[in-house]
Amino acid sequence: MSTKNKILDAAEHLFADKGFNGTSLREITSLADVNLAAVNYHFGSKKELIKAVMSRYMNELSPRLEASLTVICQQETPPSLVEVFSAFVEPLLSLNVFKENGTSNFLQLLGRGYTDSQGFLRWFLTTQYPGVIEKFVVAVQRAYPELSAEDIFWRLHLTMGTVVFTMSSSDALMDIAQSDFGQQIDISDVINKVIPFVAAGVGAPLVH
Amino acid sequence: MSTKNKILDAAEHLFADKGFNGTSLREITSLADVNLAAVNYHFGSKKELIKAVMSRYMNELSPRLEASLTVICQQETPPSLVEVFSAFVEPLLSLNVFKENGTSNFLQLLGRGYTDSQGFLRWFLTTQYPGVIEKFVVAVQRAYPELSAEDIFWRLHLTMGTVVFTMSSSDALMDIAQSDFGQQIDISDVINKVIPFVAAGVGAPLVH
DNA sequence: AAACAGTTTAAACAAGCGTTTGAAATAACG
DNA sequence: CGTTATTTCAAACGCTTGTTTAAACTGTTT
Repeated sequence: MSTKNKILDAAEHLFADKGFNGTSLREITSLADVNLAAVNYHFGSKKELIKAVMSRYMNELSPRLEASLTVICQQETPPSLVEVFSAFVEPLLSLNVFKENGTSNFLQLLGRGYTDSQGFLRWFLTTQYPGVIEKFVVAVQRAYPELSAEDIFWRLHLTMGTVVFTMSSSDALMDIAQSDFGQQIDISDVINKVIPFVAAGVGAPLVH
Repeated sequence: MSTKNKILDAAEHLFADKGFNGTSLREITSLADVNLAAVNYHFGSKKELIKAVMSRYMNELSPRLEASLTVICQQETPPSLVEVFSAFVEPLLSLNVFKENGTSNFLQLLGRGYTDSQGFLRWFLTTQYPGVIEKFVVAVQRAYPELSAEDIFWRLHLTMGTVVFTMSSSDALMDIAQSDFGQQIDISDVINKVIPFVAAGVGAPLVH
């Protein structure tokens, strides 16, 4: 395997586990078994490495996500909110084929990116992959037309918060669930617990 | 004002803004206008300072929260989930009297604690303030008896995620809402947007 | 074989971190 | 007043961080 990919794999694993700020280049290059200077040689800087790790997943995910949401939007009858959110499941789980633990890693990275370096990921997603967000908003609008643009804005951010936060601590949660309730949980179980929650949250009655 | 309190105030502000790992003691003591060594003299270490910042709020909040939840639990008729979550509002907003921007700062700190140093805040809350969590679980159980212990576990963590994540980026969200929708939003508005969302999420129908 | 671009390497760099030190300044008390 | 404690201060400590350097090595091209 190429040095570049060894670095990407090691960085992905460590970033997901300990956050961007919490992971040093020395840890990454040590795990990847390459020289310390390799990161700056191949990627230029740590920040560029972070972007590269995220891009590798987003380039895989975003066309699948757009396609899945397009199907939802083109249905004759408006979708339910559960259907809208369920449109994410198959593309997300496909990351497990693309790479071992891909789904879990990507979602954890998403959470790290949101909280670690303030605003960076929001910028990254909205500027680099606007199509996904656009299509998602349209789908939600079809499912719940009474929601104003402002309400959608807030509830989508609440959804983002729920998903991203849960996923960034999903390993710990799965461990607790395992020891307290003796149930073997995997990432797709977690997804299936999140969907009814956020669907109900977005679909909550409006108060005036 | 005492050196100790100057440090606590500065640390609180910076921690909320940039996280625990992202804030250096030099930034704190510089903003507080005290000597660098003062932190280690008065608190022993950075970790102890973090605990002190959190404790100052928790000691103010937790008795009010327990009292408010006790009222909810002792009602004749079981509460609705919205009522349960609304029990948090008054105690949380009371932090604004106790300290300027207290509510917002505390909730942001909560978010930081959850994501910054993995598991630390969970330990902090469950060991130092178990009463609040216990009473909260009982209240939810009364409101939605069909929920199993496992379901409650998951949905409370989803709730925690929603709240904590939203609050840790609430400043950015309020800015966007302001510029995109021209509405002046404050922290209590945010709270009132979160409550219906999480109440509906926790109350989502069970799938088998 | 010689020259070349691409890559890897060990070593050093400057800057920042949390923490410690020992002396100076201040406060408290007999 | 003089003598303890307590608190402040500048300076340094040892360590880690991201990044850079220049030499060594690799494989390909002339």
